[in-house]
Amino acid sequence: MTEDTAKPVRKRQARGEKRMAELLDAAAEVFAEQGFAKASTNAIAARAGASPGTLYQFFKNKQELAEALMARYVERLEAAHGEAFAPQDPRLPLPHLVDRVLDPIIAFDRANPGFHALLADPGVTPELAEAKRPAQQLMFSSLEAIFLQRAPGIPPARLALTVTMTIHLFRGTLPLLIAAEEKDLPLTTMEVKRALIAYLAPLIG
Amino acid sequence: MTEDTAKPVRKRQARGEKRMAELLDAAAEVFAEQGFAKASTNAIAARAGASPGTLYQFFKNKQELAEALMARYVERLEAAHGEAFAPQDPRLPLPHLVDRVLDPIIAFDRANPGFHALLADPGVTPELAEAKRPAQQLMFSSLEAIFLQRAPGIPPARLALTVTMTIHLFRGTLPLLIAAEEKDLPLTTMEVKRALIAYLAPLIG
DNA sequence: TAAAAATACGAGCAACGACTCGTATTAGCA
DNA sequence: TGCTAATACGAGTCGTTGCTCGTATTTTTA
Repeated sequence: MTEDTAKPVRKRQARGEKRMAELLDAAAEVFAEQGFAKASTNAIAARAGASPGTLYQFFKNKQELAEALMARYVERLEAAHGEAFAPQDPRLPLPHLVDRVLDPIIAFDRANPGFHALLADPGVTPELAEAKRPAQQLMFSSLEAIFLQRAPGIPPARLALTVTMTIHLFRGTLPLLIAAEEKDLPLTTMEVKRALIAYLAPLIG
Repeated sequence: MTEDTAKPVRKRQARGEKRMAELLDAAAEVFAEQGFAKASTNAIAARAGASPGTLYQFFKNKQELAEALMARYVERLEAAHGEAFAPQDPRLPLPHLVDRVLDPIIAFDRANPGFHALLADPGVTPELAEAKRPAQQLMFSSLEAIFLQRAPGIPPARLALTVTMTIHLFRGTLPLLIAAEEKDLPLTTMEVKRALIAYLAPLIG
């Protein structure tokens, strides 16, 4: 009854790690440009300077490639937000709080257009939807903690609704933030913050 | 120098109009379920109870099918909003204005999930992007007119930014509004309106 | 009623894309 | 230095899909 099919335990070499990173970079680019469905794995491999066979040496299929990419984004997101989402002084004025949380997120999304492309892509299989969950979970619970800290008496349902709405409001403006020229960014950013502050002020102002 | 390649001038029969409508209905369903890229024209034809050949009798290719669907949505949108976007009494309280404009839009988007699916689809060719323009233009100019009426002295750049931001904020919440159960809809709707009112009050309150 | 035009069918083609597999090269390790 | 495993290649397979075309049926028109 021993499980022989357990795990082949491949030892990855440094070369392999590097190739994987190159393939993920290429995938991020092509997904951002064409969307998940239209992006071809052959094109991704070519963009990474690799052959199709090499791609499939590291990723079982196209889904897993996207999942791995998403997982890498989540890691980076956690690193980038670690401080921003850390416990704040509850008396920090709302505008300052919004600055502190939003600025790193905006910077991240502008630096990683593939992230939003993958997150927003609707033509996505259940498996990839699953892969997106950690990213969404991360944002949700981080916001939840901050809101709860500033409005301890808030009913759970109201809290959840507020968090969800905040995330969706922000996500709606993301295409603007991503597409903005560098020179227009401050104005656009300010306007997004204004909207969120106006919405949140009654609850956690 | 006569243009012989002008137009074949096919006379469409009532039967043909009906078939086109059926094909567009089917396309709306399949696009909504699978997204533009993954939806196969054969599947759309089959869903409409027609053969591939019949589909291509009425639509030159997949793009044109999507464009025709989008055009039909724009017509319906204009019909549905005609009154909502018509000139309002400038002294109408902002919450009432928001009710009047948003309620038909929300109803429309819930009744036509294919519309948002197509509008939000990122894996879309330039031609389809072109087809989306009238819909976006319609919303933009309608909102612009209303805002201008209520805040006549507003600078053009500020007006444009406000309109764009309003549209994107709302669009971000659309997935929530579309996915909401009937019983949750009033609460979600109220929250969306609260957000927009809070954002707009300083300018056109 | 007969010719013409519009509608309908569906087998099948050509292109493309995800993925495989036999083989060659490189790196770790005894 | 030899052995094993990891990495690399890319031509090729197989399924899918957008679309065509020869043909058959229904409707309009003269």
